[in-house]
Amino acid sequence: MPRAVREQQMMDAAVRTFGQLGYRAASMDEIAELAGVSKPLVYLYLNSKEELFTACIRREAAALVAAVQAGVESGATADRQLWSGLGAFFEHTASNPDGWAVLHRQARTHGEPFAGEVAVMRDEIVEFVTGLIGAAAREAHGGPSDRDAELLDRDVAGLAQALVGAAESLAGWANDTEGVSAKEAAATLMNFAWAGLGNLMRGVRWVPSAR
Amino acid sequence: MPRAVREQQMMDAAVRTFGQLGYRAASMDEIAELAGVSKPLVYLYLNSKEELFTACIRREAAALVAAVQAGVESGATADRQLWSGLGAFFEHTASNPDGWAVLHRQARTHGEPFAGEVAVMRDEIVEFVTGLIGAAAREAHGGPSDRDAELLDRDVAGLAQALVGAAESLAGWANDTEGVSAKEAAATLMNFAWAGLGNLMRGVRWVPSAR
Amino acid sequence: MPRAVREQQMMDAAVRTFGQLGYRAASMDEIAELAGVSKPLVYLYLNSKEELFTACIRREAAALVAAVQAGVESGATADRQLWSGLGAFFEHTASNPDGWAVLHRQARTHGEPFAGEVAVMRDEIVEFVTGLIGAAAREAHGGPSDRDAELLDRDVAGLAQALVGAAESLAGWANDTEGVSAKEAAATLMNFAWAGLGNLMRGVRWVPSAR
Amino acid sequence: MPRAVREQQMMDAAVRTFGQLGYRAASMDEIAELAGVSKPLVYLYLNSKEELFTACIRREAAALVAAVQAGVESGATADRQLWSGLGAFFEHTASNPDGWAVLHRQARTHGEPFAGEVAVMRDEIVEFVTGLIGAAAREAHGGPSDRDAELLDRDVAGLAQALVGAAESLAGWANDTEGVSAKEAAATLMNFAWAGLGNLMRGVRWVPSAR
DNA sequence: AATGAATGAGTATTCATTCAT
DNA sequence: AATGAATGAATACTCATTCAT
Repeated sequence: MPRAVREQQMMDAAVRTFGQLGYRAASMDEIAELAGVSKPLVYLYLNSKEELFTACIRREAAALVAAVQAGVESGATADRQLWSGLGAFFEHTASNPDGWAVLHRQARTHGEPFAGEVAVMRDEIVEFVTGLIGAAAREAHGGPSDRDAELLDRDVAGLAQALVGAAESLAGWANDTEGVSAKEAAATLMNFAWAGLGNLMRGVRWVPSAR
Repeated sequence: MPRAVREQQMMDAAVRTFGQLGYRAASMDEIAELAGVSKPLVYLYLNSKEELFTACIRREAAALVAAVQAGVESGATADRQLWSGLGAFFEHTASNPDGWAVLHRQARTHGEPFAGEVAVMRDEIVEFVTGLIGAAAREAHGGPSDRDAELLDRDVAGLAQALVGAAESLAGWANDTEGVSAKEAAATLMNFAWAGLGNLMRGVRWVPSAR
Repeated sequence: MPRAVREQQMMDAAVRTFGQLGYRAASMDEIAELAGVSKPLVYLYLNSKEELFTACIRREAAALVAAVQAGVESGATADRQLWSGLGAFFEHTASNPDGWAVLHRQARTHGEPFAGEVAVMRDEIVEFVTGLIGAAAREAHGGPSDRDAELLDRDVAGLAQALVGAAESLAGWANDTEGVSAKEAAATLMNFAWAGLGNLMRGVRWVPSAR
Repeated sequence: MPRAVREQQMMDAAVRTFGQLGYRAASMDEIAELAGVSKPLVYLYLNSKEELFTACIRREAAALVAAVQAGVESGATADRQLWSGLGAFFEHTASNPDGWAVLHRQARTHGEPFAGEVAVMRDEIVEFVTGLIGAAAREAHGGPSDRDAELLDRDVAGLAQALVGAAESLAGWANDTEGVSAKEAAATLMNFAWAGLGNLMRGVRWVPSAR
């Protein structure tokens, strides 16, 4: 069997094992067995547990980015692009839960070689989302006339951050709650984001009322 | 040294170690050394690694809930209560990063005894937030005149879920990002929540436009 | 509580624990708890696990010897003495299984301090039984006319040895088999011994027939 | 070195260690060192201390049964079969004291996984002996004319049980006593068994005389 | 291209034992 | 007469990794 194929088999097994058990709890024995090969072969191809995990992170990160990018309706209005991107994100993570677990949970909970690896992709996505949000903002609500761009950027970054957290939370909730589909969850999120965005653009902010 | 004191020392050490290294990577040796006691004493008082971790989760969960409840300005308007609770949440997580890491990251990435432990606390908080949001909605925007209460309830539940998820995500972001204070994070989140809530009340929703 | 009483409580607990779990598997913690005292007190009174076990062996050995001696109908015919002694042995071991386990099983399966301790008692009993058997032999079958005394002594020793093994085996069998009382088992054994003894006395022996 | 060979080496070391020190006192470290391999290899091949012990019990039980069966002179008269089987038993236990210690002493003194394992083999042997004794009885002393068959059966069962127990006890005695050969032990036992059997057949029994 | 055989370095857990009071 | 607090030393078991083929 050609090397490339074997490598993918191994990484499939590794992603599944890492995703479900975590980096430390996953054992090379288990991964090799799940991949249907002997342990030395895993080492021959992927060198060490650390490199194997890193390779998994990279592959899953690339797959997630590709899925989101492929999902975005290019040429559509910015809000529609955001919507379709969010949908693609939900779909990919839902259909590839182990990969998502590796990226979102495992890689970030274990020391430095890995967290940085994910941060790269995260920055890529945040930048992409930030671009979309920025465009959507300008398109739907006009340019930031009375607000300086820097402040807006920080808010947009905060929004992106909040969006991911909210999305993950909603995904779990939608799964566990009768009668709430992933699509509805996405719509709720979109609503949330859109309204906040609108206010942001208009310079309307909530401020603590006097006591 | 009395048992109760020693136990707290041990749990301090454990929270720090678990929070930074994760459940599996943390070793009982390390925890005992950091606590300044011998390993057998840790076992004598806390029985096993699993129970120790569970005890940490419970202590940190209780501390977080207590901090948030203490932070809420009772008697104030609902939005102000939400705001003050959020602020307390961000402040507690910022000043207690290891405890927060145990709850948010480590407990949830490792198998079932632990994830459930956190879920209990999380549900408590979600319910609390749901109450606040519901009250805020009624208070600030009037009763649900043209929308049936059931639909509103579902939206409020979704919003609460999203809000908590977003807050969790922002807590990490605020900790890691230079120049973002807990207060600012709370304000950002409040803005989004409030705007989304307002739209919700008014029946304004974002819907995918025709292609 | 006076020392002597406490010591007996501790040894009761120890015999039970050692008898059921064995020397190594029994823990001082368990023994102390079962005795209802703190561990340091056990050490204060009985010094070490080894000494505690030795003390148990001695106490149980003395009790067994005393029970058998008390059971023997002094002044009766030798066969009747043997019979009553066997009965007392069966009764004592049956009603004190943990003590018997300590002597027969545990003490002999663990290294040298202990095996020797039991050997002392065993020799005492074997000698006692040997005396009885010898007397019975002479009484019932006449002196060893045509056989030299030394050879007889060896046979008697073998018989005593076999008797103990057979007795133990029969005790277990009688306990597990419906409708076989300990007394019947003892009678069977007595028969066995008596017949063999008779032949022995008469110089009748089984020899391998030519093929 | 092929696995099968290594496994036997390990079990040799284990039988020796378990036989001399007992299940609890024997350490896997010691066994591995005695076998000339590293500890992980022992675990790789034999999984756990418990399974290793069980494997030892089974191997030694099978070896003992095989030795006895091989020793029985098939086709000979029943008494001669019994004699030769007994001789083989004493020879095997004498030349393989650690294996015998594992079976007779260690396996039975430690909890339930092990005691049952030995009981199976023991029952097999008892049944075999019962068959022989029954045959011998009929052959040498004629059918049970004046005694009902059922009563005889119970007596034969008791005798077999006692015989095996006595043999077990004598095995230890012969090993420990200068100048007692396996053959002599077998002869002694045979004498008793034969005499007891003879009396049994003839309906002669020892009964406690009136006081 | 692939594996059976093997291990050094850990990890959680337990236990007999002591000290200060 | 009695105990709460504490530990050094061991023990079963695991895992990432390599070597010879």
